[in-house]
Amino acid sequence: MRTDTVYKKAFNRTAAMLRDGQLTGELPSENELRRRIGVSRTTVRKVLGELAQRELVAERGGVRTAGRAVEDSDYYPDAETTSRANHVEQQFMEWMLRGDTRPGTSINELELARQFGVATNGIREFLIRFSRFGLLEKRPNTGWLFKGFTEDFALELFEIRVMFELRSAHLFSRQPDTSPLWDKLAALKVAHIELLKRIESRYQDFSGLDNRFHRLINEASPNRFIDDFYDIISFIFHYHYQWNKHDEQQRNQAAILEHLAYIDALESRDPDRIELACRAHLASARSTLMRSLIGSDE
Amino acid sequence: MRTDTVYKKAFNRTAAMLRDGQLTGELPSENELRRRIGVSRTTVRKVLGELAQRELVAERGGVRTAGRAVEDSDYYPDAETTSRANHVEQQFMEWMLRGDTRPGTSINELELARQFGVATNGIREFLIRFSRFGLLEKRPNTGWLFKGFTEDFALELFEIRVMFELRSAHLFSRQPDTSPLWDKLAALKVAHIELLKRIESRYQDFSGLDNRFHRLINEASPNRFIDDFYDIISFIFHYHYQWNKHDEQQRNQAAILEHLAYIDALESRDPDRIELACRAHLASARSTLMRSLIGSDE
DNA sequence: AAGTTGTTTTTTATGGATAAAGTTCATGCT
DNA sequence: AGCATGAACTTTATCCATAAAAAACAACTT
Repeated sequence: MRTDTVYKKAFNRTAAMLRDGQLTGELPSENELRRRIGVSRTTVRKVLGELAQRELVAERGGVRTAGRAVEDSDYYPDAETTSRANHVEQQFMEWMLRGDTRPGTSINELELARQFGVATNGIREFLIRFSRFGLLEKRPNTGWLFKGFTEDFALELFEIRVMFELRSAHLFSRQPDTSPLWDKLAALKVAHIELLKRIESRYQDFSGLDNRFHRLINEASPNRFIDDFYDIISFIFHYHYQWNKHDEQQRNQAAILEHLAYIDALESRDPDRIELACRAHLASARSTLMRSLIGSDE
Repeated sequence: MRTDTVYKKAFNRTAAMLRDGQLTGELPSENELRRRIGVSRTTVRKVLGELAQRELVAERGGVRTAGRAVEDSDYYPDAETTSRANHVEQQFMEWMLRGDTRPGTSINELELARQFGVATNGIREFLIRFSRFGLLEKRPNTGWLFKGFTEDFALELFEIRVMFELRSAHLFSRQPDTSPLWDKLAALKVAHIELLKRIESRYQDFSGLDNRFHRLINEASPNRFIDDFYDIISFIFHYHYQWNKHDEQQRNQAAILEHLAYIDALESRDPDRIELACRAHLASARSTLMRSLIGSDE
């Protein structure tokens, strides 16, 4: 059966809005809520129905108002708000990055399905999607070959990344002065400086900033293949660092400084400076990844 | 039910071997056949069973020999030798490239499933696989957005292609003189010259040559992401030109000449010459594609 | 006419079943 | 021991069923 995670997540969001006082007095129309929550009206109605049932909203003569106060126990547990597909993704990444899965291992859909508690269909869909990341290969009628999260992988990944980033950075710097992206860049610079001040407590915010920064650079000259490639990078980094916290604060601090140098270089519009700063940053990102690869290899 | 296309294709191949006299006297062991046909022994046994049934091979005391002559009617029809997944691919590409599918159209799994006569699952798997080609986008719980085989697509595709090819060409040219790839390049050069001589009748052979040539250039400095990207190119071109035969001979002849210039440039190891020849060739490939895009757009 | 809510229809996400194909185990033969 | 064949077992490819979610339709209200 299809999971009702969409509904549960929508319910939780709506409950949170009630609690935070974002829904005061008469509730907005179903359509308005639909827009705010980003879900179909069908689901909104289901949410409203349940909220009324639990007296979290009161219905009188077709008018809905907030009801009793929302309690912690009203929320659905987080685990019930992620779709099966998401679960598979997380479990697979954990299996891959944490387990002692060696390069060359062959992957068995049925076994993973049993292990993750889902139907084989879901596993297969995930593997097909994941295969564009260059870590898997399908052998028809036979199964999947796990190629390994290896040093080679990291080298090849970064070779492309450098090419793409240099290209995008140069195109960025050649934008007209009137481009709104310059303002965005300035805003990001401020955000970096702010984060640097509070680095001790907030160093984990860096990852979001990193993403925004690199995507901004691509925005000046969009290319779907480059965007797709950056998806791979984000994905890999997201999971890899989720289980690799070693030296995180220090790493992030260094990266912020590199970003700032890179931003200054962009603002100077000097091609040589840009290339230098860009290469320096990526080289350091690469060696961080490589180090952790080797480290986790013992 | 799973199709038995693997068996039928194996049967046809074995029958062809019998007919061509590649299997003379006592037949090889099941394992040996397995190796030659590239299929499991289970399937080989099924093939042998059917061959015996039809008296195409004779079994006497555990020894198998060729039986009566193979006739045309013994083969399974071609249509029965492609898997469902392949069918879906072909039908989808036809639907996309031939039909009047406009950019921005949304794709409906169920409708395609009905139209192609397969289960929705097969459609979905295809779409997931295909989405890495940059022509589709999945919107969860909703469907797929067809972004269109547009001019933008071609431009973005070629921007990357140029970056990758220049990089690979330069690395190719910097290989040691002792690398076996130089010999392969020389062989390809000969093949080009040969083809040029018979261009009137054999111009359709160019596509295979083109593929071999560009893959050879990547071989000197393998990178899985570049290889994957080249898969996209091959795929797109394969289908696109399958339905776009306009001026084919002339186009191919021009491309052969460009390849020859490009090969000479590589052999000269002169970076500037290489860059020039490479760019010239890709520019012409791009404008061919663009022209046909606009042409098919009436 | 435009926006509401109620209802019906369609489509997606997910599990399950099964024949075909692949793999492993068992037995026998040089 | 090493290779053949036979048989049993496992996994993949494929279809089908169904609840959840989305979309379309309908009726009502201001």
